Amino acid sequence: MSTPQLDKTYNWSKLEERWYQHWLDKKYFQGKTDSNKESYSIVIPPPNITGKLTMGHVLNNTIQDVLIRKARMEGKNVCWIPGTDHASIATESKVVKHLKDKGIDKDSLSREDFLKHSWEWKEKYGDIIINQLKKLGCSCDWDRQRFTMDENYSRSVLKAFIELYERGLIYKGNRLVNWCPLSKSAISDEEVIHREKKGNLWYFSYPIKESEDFLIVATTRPETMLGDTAVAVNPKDDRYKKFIGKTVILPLVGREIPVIADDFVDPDFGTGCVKVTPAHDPNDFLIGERHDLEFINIMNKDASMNSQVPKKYQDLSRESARKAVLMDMDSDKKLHKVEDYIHNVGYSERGNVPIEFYLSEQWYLKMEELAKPALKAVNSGEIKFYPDHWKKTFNHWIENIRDWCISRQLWWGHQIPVWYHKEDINKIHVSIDGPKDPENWVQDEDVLDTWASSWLWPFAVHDWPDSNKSIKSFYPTNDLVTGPDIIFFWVARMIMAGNLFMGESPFKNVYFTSILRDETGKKFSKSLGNSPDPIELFQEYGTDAVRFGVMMMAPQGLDVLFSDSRLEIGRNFMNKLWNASRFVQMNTDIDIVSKIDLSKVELEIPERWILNQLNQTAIKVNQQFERFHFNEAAKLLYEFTWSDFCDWYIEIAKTRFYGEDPEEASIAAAVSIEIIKGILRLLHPFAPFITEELWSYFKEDIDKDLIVSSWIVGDSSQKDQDAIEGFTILKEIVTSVRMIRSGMNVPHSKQADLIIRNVNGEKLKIESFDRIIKALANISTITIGKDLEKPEQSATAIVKKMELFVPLKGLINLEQEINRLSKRSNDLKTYMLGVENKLANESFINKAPKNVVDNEKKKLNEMNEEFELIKTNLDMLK
RNA sequence: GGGCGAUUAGCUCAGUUGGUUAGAGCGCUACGUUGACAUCGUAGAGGUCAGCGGUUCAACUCCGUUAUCGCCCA
Repeated sequence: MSTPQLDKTYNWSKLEERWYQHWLDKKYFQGKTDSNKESYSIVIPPPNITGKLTMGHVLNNTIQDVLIRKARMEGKNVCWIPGTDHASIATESKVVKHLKDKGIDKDSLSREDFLKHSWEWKEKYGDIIINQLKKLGCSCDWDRQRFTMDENYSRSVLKAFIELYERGLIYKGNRLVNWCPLSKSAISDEEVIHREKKGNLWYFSYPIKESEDFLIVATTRPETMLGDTAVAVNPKDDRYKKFIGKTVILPLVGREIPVIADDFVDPDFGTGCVKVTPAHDPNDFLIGERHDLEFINIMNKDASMNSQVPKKYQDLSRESARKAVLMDMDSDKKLHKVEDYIHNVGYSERGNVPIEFYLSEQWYLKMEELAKPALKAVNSGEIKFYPDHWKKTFNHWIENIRDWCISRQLWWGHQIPVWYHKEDINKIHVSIDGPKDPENWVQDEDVLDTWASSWLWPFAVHDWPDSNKSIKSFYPTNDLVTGPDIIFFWVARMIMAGNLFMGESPFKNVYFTSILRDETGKKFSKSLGNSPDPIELFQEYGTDAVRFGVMMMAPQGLDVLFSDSRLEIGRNFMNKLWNASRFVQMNTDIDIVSKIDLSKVELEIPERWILNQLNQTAIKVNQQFERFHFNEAAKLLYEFTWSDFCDWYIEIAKTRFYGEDPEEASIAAAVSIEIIKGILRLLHPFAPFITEELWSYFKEDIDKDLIVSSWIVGDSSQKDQDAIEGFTILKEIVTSVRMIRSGMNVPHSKQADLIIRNVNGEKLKIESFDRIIKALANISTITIGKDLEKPEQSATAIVKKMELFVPLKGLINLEQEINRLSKRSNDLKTYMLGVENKLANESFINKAPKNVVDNEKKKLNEMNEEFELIKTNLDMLK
């Protein structure tokens, strides 16, 4: 044990960096590939290189670090693999903006030059979040840090593409995609966010050719009328039957388009007559295919109007085009009416602008076959979700799975490894390294969706498809900790990739974290600016306090309303732990205490009790870890440390430290140290820095650093019932006297006497508590006996058949005493009535388990005894 | 429209397979600097566990339903 005294207050800023560096120097974070110990591994959900640490990251990564540190202390061969994600769209738009600020236009750059700038940007900013994770204390194996565009990782991504292509699972299709006009790229269904928006329903009249008749169509997107190629009605709709097969002259454009009949049309929506724009609406696209309509794409990549529309609308943005179309329709008297209308508009998640449905040629991955093993893995219990209910969401998505559009019209990312022959357009080449005669080929311009690389993360971090020790040691991983918002994007797809490429699911347990919101319930987001900066919070409260506070307030499966003030719980707790340790250290003579072997000493009840509580706490903490209830585990440690240890045991230890018996004092110090070391062990995963620091003061020379010392599992065969019962009596006596003192306004400075009547078999026990009761309840003399008289003017309390009297000459308030005893007596009467009714019920006696019935009887007995004693005392007062 | 989740003290929330006299932190009230901690201590007030119905000997806990709020999917 080190000799220096602990500082008076806990000063985290000095310790955190020092210990982190120490752990790094000792290489404690490294996973070993030549170990014969059981492996435990986690892969980090790789944050975007554009990212900065948010409270969400703090929650997520603290949980992972807790799991990892616990597993390390359990003696497992631990590996937490960190890394970052190239985040195609997010990064590319950041770089584009960055260049624009410098006066460089992306379009003026070649692909190579743009990528050069992007890599520079990545080198400069890409590791910000990684360094922040180190501040948080994450014990990742940093030597294994990966980036999804590392050379080896990229080979894995391309290899996967080629394998899928060769298995016939990848195809190229000309379809409507979700198009982000801002990034000018396709995006997947999952990247579209639907928002309810107030809009309008405009009614247009379309004239029938060579007739005075017209049809009224309703639309929410007037500008798309420029691309209409039909008008459709329901074949059963009598109102319109006569128009089927006629021709309509499309206003403003003059195109002649047919009136067709299709079951899809809902006669009750709008006028029951709809315009059909096959190149810009998914439903219309299907109608177009069924009726062999013309597909006219009227937009450029940025959603402005292209040359397919009349000249006056060309190059207008979709918003301007809408205004122009409406104005012209109105002046043509073809704008029939306008209604308010609330509808769902799809927004691009990254670009935050309304998406377009856009006809283009994209690469797709067939999902149906891939989905089956994933569905099985989750529903057979091979993979468990925490909380379990996410399984339903998962199942629903996977049972309705659609093919995945994996190409993106971007430069930053993995360029699709497909080459087209310059001469023969039907010849294509697919390989990692490209054709041997590159001059005759052109590579596909597009890159892969980011998720098409990160879905390989659990094995691509080990340079798959290389077979190496690393992959054998750490695949599959054990647990995955991530947010439920990426259950489809990432979790489901990783399960598919794992089963497909590795023949084995990538993890066993998936823990879905809470979503953090601010005090008003709003989700933390960059755009709202309501997310606090964790680094500032670390400085203000201490990193351990933030970690502990966050873990304490994050229940399983629920959203969390976060506020800084809630971190005070963590800060105060760390301070409490620090000071309790400091106090014990102050009262420890290490030369004497270190010679004590607690297993060979006969301990008294308080010592036995606190040791028993530690064991029970350890058992319960482990149980909560089993269930992934981190908040419960944290709460158990908080309560044990604060209530059991500080409020009770340390107060008792003071009577030992300041008593006459030096051996007793040494034993109390030895027990206190034993308890503190237990707390430090169990708390280390939550609060690594302060626990390692305190450990360094209390550890013996043979002890290792806390981070690699042994975890406490608890021994469920050990339960010191006698100590629990004895201590309960002590606690109740002390509490009862305090209650009397407080109720009667006895000044703190004034000591009282205590008379205990009818002690029965507890006499010896209570005598052994003599000094403790005196100290904790501020009592000067205690008299114990069977036939003692109740002193004049004394207050009464009942503890287990025993009558406690506190003489209060001059201080007793008779009325208050009567009120106090009456209240208790009334409460007891109510409780007893409930129990009596239960016991009078024959079916309860017959059907309830025996121990439940016995327990009720026992309860009634005890309450009855207390009730009688209170009644006697009450009668004497009246 | 379909699905999921929530509703427990003034506030924020805990509450393992149904059996407790329903808990914590903050806030509030009273007292307190008693040889670590005021980032503290002692005591106290405060709840028909959203409503209704059902299952059961027994429901905060299980089932149904209604209401309110939130999320996901279409």
